[in-house]
Amino acid sequence: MSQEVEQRSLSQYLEEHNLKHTKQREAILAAFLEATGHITSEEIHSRVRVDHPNIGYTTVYRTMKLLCDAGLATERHFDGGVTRYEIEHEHHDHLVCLRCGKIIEFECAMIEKTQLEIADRYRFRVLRHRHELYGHCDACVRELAE
Amino acid sequence: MSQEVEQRSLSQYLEEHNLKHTKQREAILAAFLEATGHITSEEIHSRVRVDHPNIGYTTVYRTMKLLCDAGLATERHFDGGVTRYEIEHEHHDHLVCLRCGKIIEFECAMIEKTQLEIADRYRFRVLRHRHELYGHCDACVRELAE
DNA sequence: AGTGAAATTGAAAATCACATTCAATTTCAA
DNA sequence: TTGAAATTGAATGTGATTTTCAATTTCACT
Ligand SMILES: [Mn+2]
Ligand SMILES: [Mn+2]
Ligand SMILES: [Zn+2]
Ligand SMILES: [Zn+2]
Repeated sequence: MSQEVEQRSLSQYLEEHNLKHTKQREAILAAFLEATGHITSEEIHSRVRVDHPNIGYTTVYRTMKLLCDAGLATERHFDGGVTRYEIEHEHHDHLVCLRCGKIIEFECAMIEKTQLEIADRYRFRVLRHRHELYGHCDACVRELAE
Repeated sequence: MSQEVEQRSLSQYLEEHNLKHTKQREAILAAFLEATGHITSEEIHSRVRVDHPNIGYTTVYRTMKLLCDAGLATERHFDGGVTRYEIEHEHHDHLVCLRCGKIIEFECAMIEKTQLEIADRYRFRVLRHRHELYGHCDACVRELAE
């Protein structure tokens, strides 16, 4: 596998913060990295349970928070009330399919710039933002057309 | 007061849907309209309680949902896990102050258009969207500078 | 006005995702 | 090897909202 960089990154974070290196943390990081983007705690839990049947939800929640602190994961809150995690990478926003759950990432310098100009008008200092488009993805649009 | 239009609008909705006109619904609509924008269920509840001490949370929740269905109110979900309601009006997005809670509305045809072009590239059909900028408002920026 | 079926209300209990508690277990520096 | 400190996971708590259900209210029709 190619998770060596991330595993080392976790180890480093643990050492620097006087935290301990455990089987659980290693397993949860592995399960998280194996999945591709935007996964829930529940999904991580069921994946990690395959090889480690005793790991509880609590540990998954705690570890994902730790991975976020360590800069390996990012929390996302799309409509629906469930936290999702993605591998931390460059800023971007999302298209979310309301039918199949597919999530597409996009980035647009024009929009990023324009929104800051708008904020400036109100002398508002933007710290973060969320821009999400909800609807139907290509595949779902076709299926809905029968 | 100038809530006649809305009261009549509610009455019409109730009649058309075989629902009943009650003191509670009238009082909750009044309390909601008296407040200016982006109010929580709890705030509505405490306001309506001044004149109607027996109205429960449950009825506020149910009635606000009804007002949304009737096209008089809109539900908003900003970061923080509490639903807020605003008087239904033209589409717009928000600047949310993380310090004092102030909420500023904005609209930008350029962004609206650009985001649809992005969706088009993915053949994604946008049904709705949310675009929220979180940070510090003018007043808070000044206070934070001591 | 009176009736009664259907809608509404509100207190209490349930839900749902996540956080906290705490006793038992594990890690790791010395 | 040892033990202090960190971690774990089951159980329990939390906070916003929803559901349940018996009692009350509305309103169309006498
Ligand atoms: Mn993403
Ligand atoms: Mn608004
Ligand atoms: Zn889809
Ligand atoms: Zn502010």
